[in-house]
Amino acid sequence: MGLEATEAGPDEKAGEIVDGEGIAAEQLGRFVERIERLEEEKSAIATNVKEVYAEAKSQGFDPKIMRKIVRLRTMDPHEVDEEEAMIHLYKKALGMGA
Amino acid sequence: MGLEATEAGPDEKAGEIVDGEGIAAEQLGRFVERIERLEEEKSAIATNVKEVYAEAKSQGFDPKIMRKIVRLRTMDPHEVDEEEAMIHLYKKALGMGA
Amino acid sequence: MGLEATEAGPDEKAGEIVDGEGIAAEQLGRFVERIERLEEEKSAIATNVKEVYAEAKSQGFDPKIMRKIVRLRTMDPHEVDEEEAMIHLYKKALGMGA
Amino acid sequence: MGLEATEAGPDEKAGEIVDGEGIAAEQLGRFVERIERLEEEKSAIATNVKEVYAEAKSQGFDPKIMRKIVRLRTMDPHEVDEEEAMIHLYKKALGMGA
DNA sequence: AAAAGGTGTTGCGTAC
DNA sequence: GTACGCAACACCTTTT
Repeated sequence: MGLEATEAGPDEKAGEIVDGEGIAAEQLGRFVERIERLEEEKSAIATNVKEVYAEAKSQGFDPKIMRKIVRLRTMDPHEVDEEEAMIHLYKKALGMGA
Repeated sequence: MGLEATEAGPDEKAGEIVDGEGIAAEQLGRFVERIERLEEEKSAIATNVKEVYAEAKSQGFDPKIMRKIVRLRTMDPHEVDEEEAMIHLYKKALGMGA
Repeated sequence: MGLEATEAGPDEKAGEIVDGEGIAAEQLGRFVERIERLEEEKSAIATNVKEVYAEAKSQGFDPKIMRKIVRLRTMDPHEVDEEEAMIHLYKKALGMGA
Repeated sequence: MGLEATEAGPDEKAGEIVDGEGIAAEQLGRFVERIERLEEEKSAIATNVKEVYAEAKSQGFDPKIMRKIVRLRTMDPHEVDEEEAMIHLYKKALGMGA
């Protein structure tokens, strides 16, 4: 189904919802509404996250560090260790952190 | 409050949670947990959004266009019109879209 | 100067470059051309960067680690140390990396 | 080739570039230097782009619109037209822009 | 394996 | 001078 680009049919001049595509239009509308509802929720939560960081900052914590911590905690500890080991190895090869 | 970099105090060798900073540590833990909870919710919703787009696509709709539509609908119509007018003006000045 | 939204003047029907705004149009064109030229160069260089990473990867190096290395090298070493210290501090407060 | 995680060999205490990996280390160094050189160029050009936008703005042009214009010009005009047609179609189906 | 779209982060310009 | 908001950048996942 879906919408296909067509030359405007005779129904258009009636100003009604495009006839033959009526079903598709309704379907599309439902999809868009579902998406918008979800996006609103997502946006609200994103706002909440920001507020928590702001509150933490006002208490003297560093949001930037906190973000790194949160990211670290979502990762597999083993992965983190391996990555750190690799970084140290590369740094040594480049004569960094002598 | 918050955490400040300090020279290791006498408590550290006990391996305990840093003493005088105990309160701050608890505070930090609560902030991080709140954030993680919110991020989980956000992630779940993002997954839902993707699913709706996927379902719409399976019905023949173009997700890329749908995303633009959703974006347009979130904007103030008046703003959109003004911006479009400006774009047309600039395009004309550049001889585009002749 | 610049372009202002105006009701279409009488010059428009001649299909010529908008009259009274001719100077602004030329100016705009020069700005846009300068930008496009620069963007092309930038894009070309970005491609080169990707190619170097790809070549390194084909030699057995890990591009992800390399990117972190490059970023580290651009930073002030002192800043890097401070940040790491803070991360360790926060991790300890949260009982991470036990 | 590349670097593999290894226990530090006896060469390390000589303070020299890790022995058996010497070739890989040199290779890595060359890759990193090439990347850094390219990144510097890219950064310089990005600065130039910003300057042009700033200059244009000081002449009364709207940088935001200019950015959209530049983006439009990089796209295939045919693609742009098709996309616009689709958007109009979807908008009509949703009763937008009546 | 390559490409594209989405997401998160960082840096810049602006307004207060 | 500081804090906010926006826009470019880089990363990553997913798709073709």
